[in-house]
Amino acid sequence: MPANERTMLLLGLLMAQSQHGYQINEFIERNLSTVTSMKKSTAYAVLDRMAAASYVSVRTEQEGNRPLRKVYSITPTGEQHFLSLLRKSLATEDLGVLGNISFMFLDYLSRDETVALLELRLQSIDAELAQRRSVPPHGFGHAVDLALERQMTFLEAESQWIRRVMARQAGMA
Amino acid sequence: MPANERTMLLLGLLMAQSQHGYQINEFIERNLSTVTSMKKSTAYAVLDRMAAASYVSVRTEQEGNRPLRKVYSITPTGEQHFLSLLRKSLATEDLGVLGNISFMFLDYLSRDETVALLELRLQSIDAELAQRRSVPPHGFGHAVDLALERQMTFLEAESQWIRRVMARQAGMA
DNA sequence: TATAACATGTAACAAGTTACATGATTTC
DNA sequence: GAAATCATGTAACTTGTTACATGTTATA
Repeated sequence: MPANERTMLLLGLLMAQSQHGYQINEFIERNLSTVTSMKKSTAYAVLDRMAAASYVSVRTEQEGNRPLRKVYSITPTGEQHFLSLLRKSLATEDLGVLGNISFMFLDYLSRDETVALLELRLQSIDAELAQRRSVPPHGFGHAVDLALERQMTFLEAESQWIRRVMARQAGMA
Repeated sequence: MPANERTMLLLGLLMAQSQHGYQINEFIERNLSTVTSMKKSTAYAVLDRMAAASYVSVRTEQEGNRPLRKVYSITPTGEQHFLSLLRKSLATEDLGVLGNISFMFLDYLSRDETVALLELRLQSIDAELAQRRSVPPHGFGHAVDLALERQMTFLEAESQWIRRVMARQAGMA
C-alpha cells in the first residue's frame, strides 16, 4: 500500500500520456526540479511497483536500434487510484509540510549568529523569488502553474516572516 | 552520516537536559505532535545510532523497582554536531518543504469537485488556525514558540491563497 | 575518438513504520 | 481484576539513495 507523493506524481504524469521511464525522468529533471527531488533509480523502481500493482501496464518498443524502451500506460485501476490519492491529498493539510525543527532551537546560537544565519536564509529565499519572477510560468498546464504559484506564496510568506523576526531581534538589542 | 531532522530534534532536546528515551517520547507526543511525526521505535533507534556515533553517552538508572531507564546525555562531539546541523538547516531553504504535488493535477478533477475539496482543505486549515489561536503559546522556550509562529504563518498564507484561487474559479464560472 | 545522450536497471545500504513482545506497577 | 502507565526494544517490511553496470548511437 504505497500511498505516497512519488506514486501520485508518476501516475499524474502518465494521466496525460503514455511514456517511457527515461522520458519521464527527463521531464522531471528539466521541469519539476523545484517540486520533487526524486532520483531516477527511484522513479524506475516506483514504475515497477506500479506495474506489479496493476496501476500501469507496460509494453516495450524500440526506435531504430536504440535501446529498448518500456512504455508505461496508466490502467483504469491506476486512474482510480490516482484520483483517490489526489482527493485525499488535496482535502487534507499535511502538517509535515509546515515543520522546520531548527527554529525550535535558535536559543542555542548567539543572537548575532542567529541574525546572520537568518540573513543567509532570507537571501536565498529572495534570490529564489527573484529568479522565479523573472522566468514566467512555463505554460505546460495551468495546474502546474498553480502549484508553482503556491510555492511562491510560501516563499513570500517566509521572506516576510523572517523580516519581522529580525526586526524584533533588532528592537530587543 | 545521518544528517536528518530527527537526529537534530533529539540532540536539541538533549541540549536542554539529559533524558531517558521514554521521557523524550512522551514530551514529543504531548507537545510536538504538530512538529514531527517520529514514532517511538524510531526515536529509540535514533538514540542508539547517536550513541554509536558518540553524539550522546548513556547510563542506566532505576527508580524503585520500575523498569531500567537508559539516560542519554549529549557529548561535546554531539553538541558540535547539533550546532552544525542547526546552522546548515537554518541557512538553507529546503525546497522539499514547499511542495504539494497534488496541485499540479487539479485539471483531472471537475471544477465542482476541485472547489469542494479545496473547501474541505480550507476548513481544516482554518480549524487548525482557530485552535492554535485559542491555545496560546505553551511557554517552554521562546524559540519553540517561534517555530509554532512560523507554522502559523504558513497556515495563514495557504488559507489566503486558497481563498484567492477559489475566488478566481468563481470568477471564471 | 572521446563524450554526451539514450535507456534501464542492480546491489548495498540507510532510514522509517508497523505490529508485536516483555514485564513490572499504579490506578480504576 | 482490568487497564493504563512505565520502559525498551525486535523483526519484518517498505521506501529511498548512492554508486555502479551496461551497451548503443549521435555529436563535437
